[in-house]
Amino acid sequence: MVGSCPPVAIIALTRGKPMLQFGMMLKTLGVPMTDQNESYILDDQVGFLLRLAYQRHIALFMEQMTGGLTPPQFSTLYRLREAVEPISQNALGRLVGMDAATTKGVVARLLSRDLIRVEKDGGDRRRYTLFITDAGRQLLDAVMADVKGISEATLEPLAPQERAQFLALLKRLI
Amino acid sequence: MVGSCPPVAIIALTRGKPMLQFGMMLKTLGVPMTDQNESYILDDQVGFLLRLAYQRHIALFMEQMTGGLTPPQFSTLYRLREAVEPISQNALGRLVGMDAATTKGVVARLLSRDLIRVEKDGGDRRRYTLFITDAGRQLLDAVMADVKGISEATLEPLAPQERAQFLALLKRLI
DNA sequence: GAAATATTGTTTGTATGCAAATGATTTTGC
DNA sequence: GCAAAATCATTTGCATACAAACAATATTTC
Repeated sequence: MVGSCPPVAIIALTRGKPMLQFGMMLKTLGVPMTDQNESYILDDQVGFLLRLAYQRHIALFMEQMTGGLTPPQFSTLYRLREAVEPISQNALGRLVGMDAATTKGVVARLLSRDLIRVEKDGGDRRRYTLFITDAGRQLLDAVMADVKGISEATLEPLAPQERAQFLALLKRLI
Repeated sequence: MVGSCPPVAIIALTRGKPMLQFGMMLKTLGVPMTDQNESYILDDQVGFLLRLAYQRHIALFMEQMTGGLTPPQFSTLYRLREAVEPISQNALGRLVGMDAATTKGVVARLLSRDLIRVEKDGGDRRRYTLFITDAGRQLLDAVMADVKGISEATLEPLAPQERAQFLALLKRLI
């Protein structure tokens, strides 16, 4: 099942803004007012919408991903295969937009499934260099169709031209 | 400090796609190929971008929010004040796009700060009806300027017209 | 070359977020 | 009216995610 809390239909449900009438009244009466309760509609705020959109994407991802990978796990594995030169754990995490603490957990789970492996760096004794395994490559190959479908499904409500437009704008917000 | 992992500058860093050349070679040679490794650029995928954009928003939120509220906590408190009729914990959570388990924690933290209070529902003995307290209303009033600035800051890279465009598209992805 | 600084990886604590299971209660279907 | 289904709230387990602190090692600065 997708989820127990469909945000879409419910969001527009309780849009009543009881404070607004009060605000108008104050304004009409010439009473000093902060004006801060007006013109703030939660359903129109970027952060609120980004959270819901990302949640929907994750739901689609977990539905359609057959390889048992989460979005960060897939991104990490994919980035590791892309890497031309040996890469450390922290550096890989940064390429995926994760901090060191988060990366630690993601890498541990990929390691436990033997999708990646570690080697001690000879030059820098702090570093563990990461490598993707054959099993990791095979899993990636196997799920590429899934992840393409997931991107498709996430953008499905938009027309092709709108998708490109949306992605272009979204990139600039990062 | 904003965060220890600036995704922006780093993302475009390791774009090398070693597999592509191999794919091209196979194609040229007429070897059957799955074509699944081609044309997938992680930095162009909605889910990847949504995650990073939401992370950036959260960083801005925690920087500029003076009231010690997280995004879900603010949304929950704001929605509770909006509510015209008495509302149960689960119902409030759904209005904010949170499942019951998540809502439990958020509500607990708002309760511990006395920003909301509970009453046992007389009619339905399973329900706890939630109410915002005076302290909760005061805090909301106090942070409205913050959250408006946060929305502004999140959309700052876009021109005014682009912001409206982006929000319209984003809404359709929920 | 020694001191200051930075980086790598780890750990702990806190906060979402979902799945799945549970018990209590209410509503629905017949 | 009664069994089945749904709902409310809770709990447990797992997976991001960030802040802050830490030890070990490298690099920079002078």
